[in-house]
Order: sequence, then structure tokens, then C-alpha cells
Amino acid sequence: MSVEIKISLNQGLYKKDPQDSKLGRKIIYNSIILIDEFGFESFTFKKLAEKINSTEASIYRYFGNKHVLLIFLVNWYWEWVNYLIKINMTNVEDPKRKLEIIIHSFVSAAEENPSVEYVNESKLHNIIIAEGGKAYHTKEVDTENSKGFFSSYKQLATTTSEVIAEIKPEFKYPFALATNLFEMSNNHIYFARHLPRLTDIKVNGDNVKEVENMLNYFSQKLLS
Amino acid sequence: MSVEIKISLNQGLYKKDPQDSKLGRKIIYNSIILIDEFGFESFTFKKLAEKINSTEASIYRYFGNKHVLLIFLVNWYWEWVNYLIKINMTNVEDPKRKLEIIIHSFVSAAEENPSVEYVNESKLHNIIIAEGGKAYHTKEVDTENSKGFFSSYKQLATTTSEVIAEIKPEFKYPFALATNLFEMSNNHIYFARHLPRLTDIKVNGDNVKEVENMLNYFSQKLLS
DNA sequence: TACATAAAAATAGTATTACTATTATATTGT
DNA sequence: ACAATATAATAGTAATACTATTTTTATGTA
Repeated sequence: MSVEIKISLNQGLYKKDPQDSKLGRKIIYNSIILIDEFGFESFTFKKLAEKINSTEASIYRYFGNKHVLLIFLVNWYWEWVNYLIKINMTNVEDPKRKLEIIIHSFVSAAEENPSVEYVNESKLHNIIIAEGGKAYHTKEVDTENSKGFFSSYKQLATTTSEVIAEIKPEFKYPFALATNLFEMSNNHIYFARHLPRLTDIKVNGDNVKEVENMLNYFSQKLLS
Repeated sequence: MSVEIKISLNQGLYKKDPQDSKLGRKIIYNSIILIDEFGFESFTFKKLAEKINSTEASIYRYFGNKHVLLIFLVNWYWEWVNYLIKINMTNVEDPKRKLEIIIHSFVSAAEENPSVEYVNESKLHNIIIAEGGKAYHTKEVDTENSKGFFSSYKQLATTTSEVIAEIKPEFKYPFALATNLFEMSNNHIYFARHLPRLTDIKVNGDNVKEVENMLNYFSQKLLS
């Protein structure tokens, strides 16, 4: 027995919902593996087609190109984090505690035993860390934004900014602090792994406790 | 009469120093214009060759590929900011004031009337904001890092972390705060322009005063 | 001035990528 | 058993990211 989770995403992100068919789920599952393995630039639909014993043409029936697929995955992750935050904050009153829960939720989202078998959350988290920014650092950002492609991230920022406003209503930068916490999380995990001279913290594999401590320290100090 | 500035960069970043020949300087000048105009993904050596009435093959004699060219440009910018910081901090004793100068230097680097005629600093700043992260978000990051391709950024982080340590020696995250200030600067200028719901600040064209205020507020609060 | 060297341009070509279009074959639902 | 839909197979194209080779032009020095 299990609780089935289906995450609904903006319909403009796919031609055909990959979560609704076997091939579609294989595409999601294996694209995560391949992007994690080769990096986004070297990932191609051809490699993916070979890996799942299908054809490029079949993949194109789900996603218009690999950039849209990346946005799909990134949104999926943000929605997943939104969901975790909602659950983990249930019945919690203290806004300071709520912010800690939010921070814990996105730093450790990969570990929260998930029930979606076609998504490897740990690898997806790695993709967010290494490639996530590429979802919106393109010339198409304005068009894509107007289609609502980034609404899940905005949702996350809004939820977090509301908690920040509860803690300190006069704080001038609730949205900036919110997004900065996410970006900082990704950046410093990445730095710790690849450019350690750019940070003070260490991570060992999936153990990101030091990042969590740092984010809590920053937010508490800023909101004191 | 003018003071000539030549910025020296890691030799692995080019096959032949583009700053030393006319064609090389044309490559730098026009690649900045084209990347700013088309975005990094749509920028090609072919387009660049057409623009400067030369050939792809000639450009390849300077840069092995467009990714290395991007790293070159990003490093050039970081070196330029390092230089500005050094100059602007001359004779300043108070470390709090020094940090303000550092922040001002990289937020407004584009406006500091430069004397390098083959670099449009304002457009280059836009490239840093929109594409800068792509310089080190690739699968080659470890190899490239071991060749010293990111040393200018590390230099910036080190200088800044030292000032932070002067202000508050017991502060646990001097490097993380330093890099976070740069990343935040780029991110929030980008957000203000393209995803305004993710930030609280506004920018009008090159006027980034609100970003500067925010960064000063964050750093002062964290180091108080 | 002539000659060697190096820079730049011209030409040509290849493997891969990012697609689109068309037809054939399974699979599933009624 | 039939229709509808999903998937697979095949083929093809324009553009990208290069490499190699030869020719022309410019520059510096004996």
C-alpha cells in the first residue's frame, strides 16, 4: 500500500504529460540519470533515446526540446519541495520554527523518503544544484515567464516570504531573503564539491548539515 | 594621453593572447556585443566571424571553443573588479568602509569610466549577470579549476573575506558571505529585470542603487 | 630591397546536434 | 472485431562545432 503522488505542472511544459504513460515516465526517470551523469550540455535526446530503447521522435512527442525538459524537471523539484514544506509545517505555529522547517525541507528534500518511483530525488537534487540556474538564464526567460514556467519557484518564494514577514514584519527584503536562501543552498553545496575555496562549509556526499546550519544562522541573524 | 591597462589572465584561457593583436581585440569587443545580444547559447563563432568579416578558423586560433571564451570574459571582468577594488580602497583604514567600497565596486563596475577601448564594461556586466554562472556550471569544472581558470574569482573572494574578518574576526562564514554578496548582486539585478516576483528591489537600466543598499544592509546586519 | 616569418584569410570537409515528416506496427478500449 | 491511439522505424535537413590545408598579406630584419 502506498500514497500515490502526482505532481501537476504547467501544461505548457510538455506536449503530452509524461507522467501519464509508461514511456513518459521512462523519459523522466532516465533523463534525470543522464543529465546527472553527463551534464546538461552533453545530454542529448539521442543518448536518451538509446538508453530507453526508443527513438528521438518519440521523445519529441513529449518535450519540444531539452531546455523545456530541464524546466519541467526543475519545476517538478520545486513542486516537490512546496509539498514537503506544507506537510512538514502542519500544526506548527511558531514562525521561527516554520522557517527552520522550510530550510530543512529544501536542503534535505532528497532524503525525504519519496513515493514517486520514476524520480530519483537525490539525483534530481544534484541537477538542481548544478544545472538549475540554466532553467531561467536564457534569452527566452521573459516569454517563458509569461507562460507561467517559473510559477512553482515563485510559489516557494512567496510561502517563505510570508513566514519571514511573520517573524519580522518590518523586514524590507522578504522575497530577496527567501530566494537567497535557496540560491545560497545550491551554490554552497556546489562550491563545497567543486570550488571549495569559495565557501567555508563542507559537505560529505548527501550530508549537508553544515549548509543547513549556515542558512539558519544567516536567516536568524538577519531577522533578529 | 591615457593610462593603458592590460589585464593578464591565465594562459590556459587562450591559444594566443587576443589582447595582443588587432583581430584578437576585435574578437573580444564583438563577442561581448553578440553574447549580450543573442545570449550565450545562440552565440556562435560563425556569427562572430561574419560580424568581424573574418572566418571561424581565425577565431579558433585564439580560443578553443566558445565556453573558454566565456571563461576568458568572466575572468577579465573579475580581474577588472579586483583592480577597481584595489584602487578605490587606497588609503582607507576603516574595514566597514572598505566593505562598502568593495560592494560599490562590483555593483557599479560598469560605470567606472574605463580606459580599455576593446571592452564595453556595461555590456560585459550584463553578460556576468545573465551568463556568468555558466562559466563554472559544467562537467569540466574540476579540470578547469585545477588549471586555475577561476583564480580571479577566488582572489576576489579572498580579498573580501579578509575585510570581513577585519570587521568581525569571530564570524564563521567570511568566504560564504563574500561570494554570496557577488552572487546576490548578479541574481537580484537579473530577477529585477526578468523575474521581479523573486525580489524586492527594482533596477532602472544601469541604476542599481537599491541592490547596493540591500547588500550593505545584509552585510552590516550579519556582521553587527 | 629582398627574404623569412608569422598572421590572417580562404577553402573545404566531417561528425554531431536538433530537429521534422511520413509511414508502419503495436496496443488498448469499446 | 474495429477504431483509435501510442509507439516505432525510417529518412532527411539545416545548423553547429569543429579540423586541416593552402594561399595571401603584412611585418620585421639582414
